[in-house]
Amino acid sequence: MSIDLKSLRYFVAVAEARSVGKAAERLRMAQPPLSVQIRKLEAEVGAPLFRRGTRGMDLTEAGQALLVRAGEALALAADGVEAARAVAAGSRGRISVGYMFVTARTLIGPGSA
Amino acid sequence: MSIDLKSLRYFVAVAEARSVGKAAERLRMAQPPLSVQIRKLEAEVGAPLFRRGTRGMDLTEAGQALLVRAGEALALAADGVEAARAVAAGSRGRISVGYMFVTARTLIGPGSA
DNA sequence: TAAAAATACTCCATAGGTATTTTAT
DNA sequence: ATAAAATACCTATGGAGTATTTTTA
Repeated sequence: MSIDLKSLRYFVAVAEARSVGKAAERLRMAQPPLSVQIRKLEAEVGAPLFRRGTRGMDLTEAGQALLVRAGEALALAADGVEAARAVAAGSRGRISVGYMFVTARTLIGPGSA
Repeated sequence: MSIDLKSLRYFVAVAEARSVGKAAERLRMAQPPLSVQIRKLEAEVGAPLFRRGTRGMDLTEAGQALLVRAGEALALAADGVEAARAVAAGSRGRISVGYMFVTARTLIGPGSA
């Protein structure tokens, strides 16, 4: 199957925690299933996203490339839901600002080259 | 649970086909499970995304708002994976162009206000 | 009444949990 | 030797299928 946002959330959590165990805690889940999902994502991408060591997980170049886009995709999905809610509630203006912020991150965010 | 890209793919398919049945065909799946997933998405958002009629499905305003961001999120996720692959393969330049294109759609795309 | 979507079930794939082993410093 | 990730195994949630009913134009 194709990629899904849950995988990306897991990936971002591990990248930020630099550790599967710590990320699992944050995500309120056990370490092994998280490890499995990260492995599956790497298999899907076809390249290692982390380097493993006794002190945790270290993003590879490929992982860094994915991290930027993963954050954007997550933000857009969340923003989409919020925009739909806002439109349904009848207030449209406030949402445009949120969306502009996402766009700004796309343009000036880290590693966006 | 939070939203995932599969839901968004289903949503975009139904929005484009203006019909659950037609979208199900395109997605190579049966009509009922797709109908269920769309219902779940609407429950998650908290508002109807479509208006139902005998001639199919019609996007509501809220649905239109979501559609734009859903497309962007899907594009970014796909781009992220491709970028990671490209970086792993050692060719980084070509991907920047693809990412710029996504950004352009964010800025000038339909309904982005 | 004739399209299409929604419901009711059944089944299976897979995500997640626990126990344990492997790896790397 | 030790801390962290990976593997093995089991369970259960929920996604997808078939048959059928409900809706609405």
